[in-house]
Parts: sequence; C-alpha cells; structure tokens
Amino acid sequence: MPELPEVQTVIDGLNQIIINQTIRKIKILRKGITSCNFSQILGEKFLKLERRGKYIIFHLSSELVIIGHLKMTGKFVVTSKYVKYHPHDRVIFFLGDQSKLIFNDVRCFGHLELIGSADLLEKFKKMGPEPWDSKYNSQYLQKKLENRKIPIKTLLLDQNLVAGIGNIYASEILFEAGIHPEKPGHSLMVSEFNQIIESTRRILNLALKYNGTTISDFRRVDEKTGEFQNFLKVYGRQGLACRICGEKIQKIKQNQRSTFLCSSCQT
DNA sequence: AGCGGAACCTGTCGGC
DNA sequence: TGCCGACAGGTTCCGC
Repeated sequence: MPELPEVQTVIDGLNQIIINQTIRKIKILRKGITSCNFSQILGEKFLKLERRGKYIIFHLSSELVIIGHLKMTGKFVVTSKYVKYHPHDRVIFFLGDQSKLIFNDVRCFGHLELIGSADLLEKFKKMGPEPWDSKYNSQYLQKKLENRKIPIKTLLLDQNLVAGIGNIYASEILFEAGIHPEKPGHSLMVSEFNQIIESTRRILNLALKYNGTTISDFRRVDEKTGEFQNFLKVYGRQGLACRICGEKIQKIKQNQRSTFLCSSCQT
C-alpha cells in the first residue's frame, strides 16, 4: 500500500495525537504481526515518531523503539475507548487517556518489531538514501546502476537504491521524467538520472502536500483519504488519453507488477 | 552479485 | 447468480 508520502501522512497524524501518551496495555489479536515481548514497554510513553523509507519509528521513553511497516494494507487508527474492534484490527495499544492506538491490516503482511534505539543504524544500514538526501545524485545512480540490466522501473522499487518509492510513484516519476520504464539501468545517461531525481522530489513533495494517494483503502489516521489520486498522470489510467500528447496510456507487467506509461512521451 | 519467481494473506472485481 | 482467476500501494527468500 503505502509509499513514502502515505507513511509520512500517517506519522504526521500520529504525532498530533499520541505524543506523551502512556502505553497502559497491549493486546495482540493476530499472531504473526509481531513476535515482540511488549510487556517490557508497558508504562512507557511515545516521545516522537520518525520515518525511514516506508518504516515508521516510534521513539519511546525507554531505550527501545517500535518499528512498524504497513506493507500493502496496514493502517494506524486512534479511537476512543468505546469504539468496538473492527474485523482486521491486529494489535491494540491502550493509551493513558483511555483512547486506543490500533494497528489494522487486512492482509497481515504488516509487521511491528521492538529494537534497541542503538540498533537503528544497523537496521537501516543497507537502505538507500532518502530522496531529498544530497547523496541521492546522478553520480550515485550512475555508480549503483552501471552493472544493472534490469528495467529502471524495477530498480526504482529497490529500497536499497533509494528509499520510499513504490509502485504508484515509480510509474509517475518515470512519466514525468520522460523515460521509458523498460530501459535497462545501465543504459541511462547522466541527464536522465538528473531527470529522475528531480521528478522524484517534485512528485513526492506534491503527494506529501495532498496527504498521499488513496486508490483503494489507504486512510489517514483521522480516516480521511489522501487526495493525490486526482493528480496521477499514468497510474491506473490504462486506455485513457495521455494528458500531454493524447496517446493511449499503456499498462504492462514488470516483475509481476503493473507499470503504466505513455509510449509516446516516454522514450 | 544479479536476476526472476514464489511466497506471505485476504479481499474484491471482472469475465464467463 | 456463482465460480474462478487475476489483481492489489511491499518485502523477503530461494534457486540458478
């Protein structure tokens, strides 16, 4: 589900609500979501939430941090004491003000883990730079991709190359950059790497401004939808006219995942 | 090392 | 209407 803008939207929502709340009790409704021993964080407070790639980092008033990943369908919702459980609620944090922080996930791909804050660096050691990091530049991409034969679209989904891009924004970024998604990584020129970097930042910034994309079931913490779906130029628009040239948008499969493109604008 | 495919799990939608 | 396959915003593991 959620890519960088959606994860950041969730974090911004939670930062408004759960900071300084005490964790009174934790209930795990579905095993497999987490194998943590949560008893060691009872009585602790949420201090601050951060994002790294598509991971959510909950800093606590102890030396431990909770790391969450929403995968395809995970959500965090905060509700009052009296709201009943929903079918896909998986983990419930009972908070000091009697509200509940609920991790809900239809498909159960999502995951929560507990690690020492000193182990955060190690945890994210292999992950690529954030898109706005100055390390994410054309020399970096050229070096990392010089031996890669696979399509640039597939490469943009690799979190060890750059953090946070998923299936929707990969298509949108390459459309904006005017680059065909099937081009092998090693075949791109420096100017094309620069286009990708600029497009990545522009599109993610815009998506952040509109609280992410709601295609099916992404919701903000307050259960509102994101609005960036209204700005999508290729994703989900197969058969419709390209907004730039009028050509029909195509849908292709790459590595078992859908890619959308305009074969006239992207070369 | 790089690459493709399967697996994880549940729900929905479109075609026949 | 009902069944069945395809598909869904992600990541990891396995074998070549």
